[in-house]
Amino acid sequence: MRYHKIADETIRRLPIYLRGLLSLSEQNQANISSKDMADILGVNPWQIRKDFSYFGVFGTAGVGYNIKKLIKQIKKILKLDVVHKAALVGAGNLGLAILAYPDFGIYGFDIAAAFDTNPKKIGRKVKNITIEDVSNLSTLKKRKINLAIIAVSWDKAQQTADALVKAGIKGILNFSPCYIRVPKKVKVITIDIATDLARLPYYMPAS
Amino acid sequence: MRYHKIADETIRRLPIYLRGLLSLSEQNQANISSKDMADILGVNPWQIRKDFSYFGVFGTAGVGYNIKKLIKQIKKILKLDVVHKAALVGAGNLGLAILAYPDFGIYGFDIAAAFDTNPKKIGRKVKNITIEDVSNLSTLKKRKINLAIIAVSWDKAQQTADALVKAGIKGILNFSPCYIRVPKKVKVITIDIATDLARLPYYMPAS
DNA sequence: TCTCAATAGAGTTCACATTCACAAAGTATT
DNA sequence: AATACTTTGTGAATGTGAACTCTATTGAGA
Repeated sequence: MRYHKIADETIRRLPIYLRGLLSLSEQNQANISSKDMADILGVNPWQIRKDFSYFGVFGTAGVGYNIKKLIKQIKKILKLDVVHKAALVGAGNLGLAILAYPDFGIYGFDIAAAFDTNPKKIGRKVKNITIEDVSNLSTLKKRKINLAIIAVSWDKAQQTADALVKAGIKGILNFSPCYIRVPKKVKVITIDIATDLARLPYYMPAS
Repeated sequence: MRYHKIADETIRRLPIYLRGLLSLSEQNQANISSKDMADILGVNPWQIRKDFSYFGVFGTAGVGYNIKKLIKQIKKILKLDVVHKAALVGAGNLGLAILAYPDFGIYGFDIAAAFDTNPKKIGRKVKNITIEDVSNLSTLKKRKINLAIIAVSWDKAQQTADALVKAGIKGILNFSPCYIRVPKKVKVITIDIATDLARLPYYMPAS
């Protein structure tokens, strides 16, 4: 019996809506209709309305939705109304690219620490972050960091995750191409770039 | 009335299965049961069997599935039984990380060209690939490249896609955080790292 | 004030996906 | 050969999400 639970697929779409809304807000637009928003984001208007109806946002017929109000509402649901500090583990090619990625900020994320095992990298400073030895992971709890990004090679992913869980991390974004075992209370989202690419040929017309 | 079409969700899982199977194959294992495979990949055994049943792979009761046969079958369905040449557009942080990413090869992808607009980067050689000016995109058709990875900033993503479509590209893996308009015959898969991270706090227990 | 166009929100139906349960088919053991 | 065990394949039940329709509400303009 679920009471106020929002569908997972809706939750998956909310950050996309949020990104579009933030962009419109910067352009000082006040309202938007589900139809216009659908055009911008490439989805269906009724999908948007249905998603919003889950959490009782009321738009105005004939006008649309108030953008500022909507942003506030979505942020609250996604728990993005507070700043989340995140730790990056693995400062290789991918790790450094993530560190330089500009878009985490708009959702209220702050990558506050970075770790690696390579002595040559430890101590280096990238974007105001000093790369630390992974043995320092245990300090995360004290530093109020409860979110981590794993960008290490697949053979070290599980042990990294174990260390993170021990350090009190509650959510992991995993870029390693493997399944990671964690306690139920910890949420893992895995992004496997290669598997997404591997789906493409199936959908491509025969050349 | 669909005859042999495989469910999209199944297609999404096939590359994951394939990765696990390739790994097992390297260890010279001959057979595997759906249960053991489920343990490794973190999914349900009946899900695996159901997925396989769609394309009529027959395992052996009491033994499991023949790994080599299964690999061949999955590769064929995903059209990964031939090498696909891919082009990378955008040699920034993310682009270079993708270029260095080792796992595309196992699925039979070959990143055969890289492009950028920055004169300082053009001509540089990375991993045997010489970075070219984007004006060269039009040569892709001649070079038999029909697959591209977009890793440019969001404000140049649409124009990049337009150029790629004009150059005969049939499939695009898009890392830019925006919706891209393309003709129906072209397939786009978008990976938006930040939106995935943005889902995490919702699922994390209150600290 | 009345009418009309635009648009939200709720309800319905349909399509797809997951889960489950079990018979059938194979292997191993005694 | 008989029995116990393992594992597949699949039909049915259940759950979930998408697509579409319809009605009510609002704003604007005659």
